[in-house]
Amino acid sequence: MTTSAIRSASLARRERQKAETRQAILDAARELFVTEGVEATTMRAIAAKIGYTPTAIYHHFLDKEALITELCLADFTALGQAMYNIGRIADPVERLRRMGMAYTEFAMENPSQYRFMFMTALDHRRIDPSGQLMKSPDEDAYQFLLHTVQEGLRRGVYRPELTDPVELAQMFWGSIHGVVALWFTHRSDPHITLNDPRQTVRTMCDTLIRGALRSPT
Amino acid sequence: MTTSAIRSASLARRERQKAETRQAILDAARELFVTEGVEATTMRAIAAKIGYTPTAIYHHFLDKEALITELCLADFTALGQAMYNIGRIADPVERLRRMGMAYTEFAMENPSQYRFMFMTALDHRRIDPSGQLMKSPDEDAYQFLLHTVQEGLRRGVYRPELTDPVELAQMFWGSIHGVVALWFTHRSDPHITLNDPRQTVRTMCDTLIRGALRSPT
DNA sequence: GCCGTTCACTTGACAGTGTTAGGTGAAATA
DNA sequence: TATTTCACCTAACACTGTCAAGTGAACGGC
Repeated sequence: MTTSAIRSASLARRERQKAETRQAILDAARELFVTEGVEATTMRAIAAKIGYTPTAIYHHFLDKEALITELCLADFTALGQAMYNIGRIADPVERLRRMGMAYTEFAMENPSQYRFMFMTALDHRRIDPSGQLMKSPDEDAYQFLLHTVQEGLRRGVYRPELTDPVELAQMFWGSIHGVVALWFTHRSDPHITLNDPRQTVRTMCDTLIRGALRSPT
Repeated sequence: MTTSAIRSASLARRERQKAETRQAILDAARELFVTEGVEATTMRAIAAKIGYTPTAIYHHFLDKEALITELCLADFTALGQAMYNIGRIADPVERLRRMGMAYTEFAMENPSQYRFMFMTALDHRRIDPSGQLMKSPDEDAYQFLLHTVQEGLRRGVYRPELTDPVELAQMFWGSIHGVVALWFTHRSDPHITLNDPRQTVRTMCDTLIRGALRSPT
């Protein structure tokens, strides 16, 4: 082994170890965020879980919000992938329906992730300071939704009053998000009875699409 | 003046004074919650605003959450009243549409109130430990929505597939809530363009109702 | 093989939070 | 006048996120 080879090898090992503890922090944080809630988990708890001192975390992440943000970003791309995997369906309306159900499924399967993805106001400049990330449809679920709606518009399947793709996407996403979010915040409210979101979202998508189509089937 | 009359008079004054500082606390808290956000306003800040010590607040409220809860309850009845004032409209479908717009207007006019009414998971047992409050439709917006939906069902205006009033109410409320909530959390997200919720909710209500009616107009 | 450097990590602290036990003093009662 | 009440304060507690100043093992150059 040449000296330069040794140097690069040891450097690489050091970086690998650093990356490992960084990942350990992320894993510990994720589990605690999910089980205890984001607000309730402290930096000290995360550190204790992996046998480090709280300050060690600050060598890998700027602060607590940066830690949250990093996990959040990973979830965004995961959701984006789940959406994109539906892309094979040719009919843009049927695809929309399937996207709605997949989105709901994701939310119900990962409630605490969903909470801090869509139910807390994050500083979006910190998630993506450059404004360059998440531009391709295979990662950005919103862009994919927009494309699907636009495809329907181009084919003229929607009623003539509905011409704005942003409005249509906002309606569709918003309505599903609302049923899911209401479930999360009010499921334990004794005054309010709510059905399983999967069922309600299905009916709502059907109703909304029927109301949006030029010629309802 | 008899001694008992004097006693009751002074007692009354003392209670009135106590009620006044209690209200002062509520007013200060409300303003700070609205301007600074609930999380960001401290007990010390509330106390300082009215010239008291933080601990004084604890003689009037159990803790910070009780303070939040009390303000929240007042807003719930305010929203309930706003909903109930629409009650004159005979057609249950048109009434539903108007309720949706009034609800959206309330949310946009009182964003921070709306936030902690519907976008944070409150401990509902603390809001109403007895489970007796907010049962009359003139105060409980949800009950009023349910009644309106049921009236439509009774008249047979909805499609035969739609038979569950809870599901129908959940669809309607959830969809509006979603558009509003998404606006609040993602309005400053550079990746996502959203229209004004008032406009989108109007279109969405029309679309949803059209899709739900047996014979669309 | 020694020596200086690097750097992942720790120690110990700071300012701030919600909250509480114990005290103070003015008003109300007797 | 003496006693009690009670709205409010003083001083502290345990906890949070965060940081300046170290420590010590692994590294690179000689």
